[in-house]
Amino acid sequence: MPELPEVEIIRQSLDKKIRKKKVKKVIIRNKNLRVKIPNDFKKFLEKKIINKVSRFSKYLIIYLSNNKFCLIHLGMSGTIHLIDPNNKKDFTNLSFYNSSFLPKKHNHIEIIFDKFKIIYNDPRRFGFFQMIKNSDDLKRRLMHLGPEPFEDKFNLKYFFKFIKNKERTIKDLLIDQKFVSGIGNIYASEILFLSKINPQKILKLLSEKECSQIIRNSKKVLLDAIDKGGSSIRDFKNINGNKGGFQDNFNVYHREGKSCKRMNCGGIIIKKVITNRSTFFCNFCQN
DNA sequence: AAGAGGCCCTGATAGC
DNA sequence: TGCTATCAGGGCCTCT
Repeated sequence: MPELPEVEIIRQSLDKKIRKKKVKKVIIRNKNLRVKIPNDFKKFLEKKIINKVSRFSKYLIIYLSNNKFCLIHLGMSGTIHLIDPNNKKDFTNLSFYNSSFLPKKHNHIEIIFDKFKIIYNDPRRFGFFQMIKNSDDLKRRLMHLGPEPFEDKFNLKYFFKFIKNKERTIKDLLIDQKFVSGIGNIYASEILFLSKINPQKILKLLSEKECSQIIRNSKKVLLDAIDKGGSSIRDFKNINGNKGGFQDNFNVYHREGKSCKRMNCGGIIIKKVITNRSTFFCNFCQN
């Protein structure tokens, strides 16, 4: 499910809910995730107070009161559910569902607080929960990731270093987390549409102007998506109050065969597999 | 050494 | 209706 905007939406609501709260109990229902949940994970979290819920790229970082961290990645299908019998009003975004909508299968972890609990569900098991023992380890763990699009470091000079003499396509580079982190398959297509660049364009052929466009639109698309509460493609049917999904704003993603939304363009949206991922673009204004 | 491709896993949907 | 094939928002590993 989640690219940077979706993870940020989850972070915001999770932080609001569990900050300064004490973990009462942890139940491991199924330890098989991308990284197997270690035996001492229960002990790692129990009795600790959550200082805050932070995020880098698509990773959630839970700061614990003992200066350790819990690093969470949702993979493709990880979701976090709030079960709070006393407060139905909290079920207002992507990550939180009324308890009656909680899937019966694939619950992996339950984290129980005093008055509510959260459940991690992940059918495809590409997500993970990891214990990080100090900030140096955290830094090391995330070291391989490039800057987020919002950072000053993500500028023209940085961009040029990655495209010089390179034969890869721009689409492939945009979803490469070592280059820039947080952009996934949906937003890569959307960013290139706004930039009027064909996703198959070879890196070494990109002009300075085109690179600037991509830098600017990377920020724009992700910020707009956060503003709209993220995107949910395969819309989970029974989410309360999940309006304003960014999926309604998609210009190209999942719009194969439809007409281009750009004023007076007249082009048709094409779907093409680029390095094993579906990519969408206009056959007219993105050439 | 860059870049393509496969693999981890389950479920929803498309197509016959 | 019921089967099978394909595809899914991520990331990592291997092979050439």
